[in-house]
Amino acid sequence: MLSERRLQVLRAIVQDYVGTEEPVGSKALTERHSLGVSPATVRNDMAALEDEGYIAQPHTSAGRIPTDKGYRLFVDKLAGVKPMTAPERRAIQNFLDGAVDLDDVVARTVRLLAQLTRQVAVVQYPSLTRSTVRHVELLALAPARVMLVLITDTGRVEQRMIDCPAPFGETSLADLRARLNSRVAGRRFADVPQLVEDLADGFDLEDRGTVCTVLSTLLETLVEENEERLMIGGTANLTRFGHDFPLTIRPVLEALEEQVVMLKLLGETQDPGMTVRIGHENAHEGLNSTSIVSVGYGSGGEAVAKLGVVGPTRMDYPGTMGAVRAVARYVGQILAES
Amino acid sequence: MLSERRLQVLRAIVQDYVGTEEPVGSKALTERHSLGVSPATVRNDMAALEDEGYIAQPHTSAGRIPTDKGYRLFVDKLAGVKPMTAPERRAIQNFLDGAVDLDDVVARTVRLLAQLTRQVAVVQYPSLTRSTVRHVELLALAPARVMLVLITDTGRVEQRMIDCPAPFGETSLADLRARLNSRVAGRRFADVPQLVEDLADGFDLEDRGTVCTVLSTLLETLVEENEERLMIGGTANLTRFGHDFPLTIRPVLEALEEQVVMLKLLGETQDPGMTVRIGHENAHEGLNSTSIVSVGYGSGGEAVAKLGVVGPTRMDYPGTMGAVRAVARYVGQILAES
DNA sequence: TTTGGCACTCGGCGCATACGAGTGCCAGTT
DNA sequence: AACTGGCACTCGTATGCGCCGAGTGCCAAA
Repeated sequence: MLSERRLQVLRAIVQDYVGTEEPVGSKALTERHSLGVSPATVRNDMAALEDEGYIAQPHTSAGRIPTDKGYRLFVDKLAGVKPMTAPERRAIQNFLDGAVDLDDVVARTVRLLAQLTRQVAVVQYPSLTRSTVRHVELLALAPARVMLVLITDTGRVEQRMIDCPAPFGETSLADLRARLNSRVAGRRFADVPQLVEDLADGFDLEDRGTVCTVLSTLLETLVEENEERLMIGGTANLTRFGHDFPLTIRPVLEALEEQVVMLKLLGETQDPGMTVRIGHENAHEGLNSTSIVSVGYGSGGEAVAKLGVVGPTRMDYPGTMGAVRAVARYVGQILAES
Repeated sequence: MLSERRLQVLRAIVQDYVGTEEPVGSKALTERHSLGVSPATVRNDMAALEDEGYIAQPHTSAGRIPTDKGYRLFVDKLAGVKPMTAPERRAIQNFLDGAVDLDDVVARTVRLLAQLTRQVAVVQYPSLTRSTVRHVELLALAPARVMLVLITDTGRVEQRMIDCPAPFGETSLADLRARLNSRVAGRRFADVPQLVEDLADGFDLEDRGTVCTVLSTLLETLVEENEERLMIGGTANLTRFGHDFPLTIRPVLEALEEQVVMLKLLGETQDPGMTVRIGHENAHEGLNSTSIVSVGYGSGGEAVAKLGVVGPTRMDYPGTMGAVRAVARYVGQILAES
């Protein structure tokens, strides 16, 4: 177990390194933080911290920088979440309040997060399967062509074009629409498959083919992997990373463009609370020198999706966590209102 | 006027520079291209080309690189559009054919373009105002809350939530829906404002407020600046730019994130044909060292939106133009089918 | 356990030098 | 008049060297 002072030394190292982006030495530490001990003592502590794997030196005879393990300890034990100031909160609310629809909410959230944290922002659309059905609409666009529109209580709207196996009358369509809605409206999307299982039974033989097609399209739309969407922004902030660019930035951009990768990372933990994944804790190789701070958000008590930021492991964790948490709260409020 | 050989020299310089990314000298030129003259002669030609502003030297005693003006001449006079090979065409078609809805079409197009050209791809969603109304749907989600859904013949779906000034009965809603569709279905969105101008007149006084709200929301949705959307991908390709990175890449990423900027650039020319904007021809400062190749696409003869790529001025213009044109054609086909 | 002292390491910076690709010009050739 | 070979010159890049200083580890004393 590390002594109290050694933890303080680690905290000081993290703070300084995050601030200056340069390896921090024993002398500089004692000057900037009043630890009450001499550089020599700090050196001993640093040696111990290095033995334990919390810090490392990039080259012999350079200062120390925190390792992933060091950041982990810092986040878990040494740092809290820095709350937003009142003006910041007001700014967040004002900015989000102007949104006209869900796309707009998500787009604004991304911009906001990117600006607040000066990092790359990632916002997942409310998951269909974790939302509630507000309405299911069927529109006849042609005799044998129907559009299926799903509307969630979070304002998300998904549509699919369906080619029917046989022409489908307007009255049959109205019938199907009514029955469908009476079964699923107000229920959770996750339950829809069971709820509509035997729905086709009540229809004439000639319509049954079309009804089945509609239902299977509906179910396809709800398949977990297809229905997740996300928006990313603030990639220009990647250019603030280090000076060793191309090698660092390239894989990050590639990972960000692979929505599948990002969705998997966000979905790795069901815990709707704040999650911080540091460096190599991220399964994806390209993100080994980045940290991801994410949190669930939702209209009620329940999280319908996640949002977060991707930044260098050397980031201001308390500040970033504060911003992410605050934004998630306000987005939740906005969704509840709509 | 430049002699034929000097044009050939310019062409050779552009080709070599695009290939090697390094300033090209007189000796290397004569070796790689059989111009039939000695380096000394080429030097004279180069001096002339430099006087005319088509090429420049980054430093004294280095080779020449084309200027924006040089690329312009190359694109206009010296190079054609390189057609895609048959397998490439097949690959494009296969890849696009799998799309399930418009979002998917756009997303796939972006990926495809980025991959084909190894540059940043930009695809604009079909413009509402340049599309035709397929259907307008109104849904009562609550007594005084209506959702407006617009569906275009290109498969685009836009929705808006509307808070009504007064409760609005289901029959009134059906009435409004029917009248609205009978007026606008099959017509161009651009004409909708005139078509619905006096629609509120036929309604009871108590409903008229809501009808007006709905109509004004409808018109708002069609306002040019709000309705344009676009998708961007392949930003990881920016890392292949030069070695002078951070300074180059940063403003480009920033510009790309500002959808307004990109939309303005794409919209600058109404010409649905292929447009190439080279370096400083781009109004936006951050894109002064990039070229934008764009072209209109659409389901019929008419362009409903644009797509293109953003890359370094030092790009393979014939190949890029070929890819952009081919993709635009296939996207048009896909849209026409849906 | 802490502290001051001390020898040692090593990356970064500035400077001088060498190299070579490329140029411009000129005189001679076709 | 156009082209060519030769030649002196430029200048950016690469290389090697030495210095400086921040930082370390270790040790003996408090």
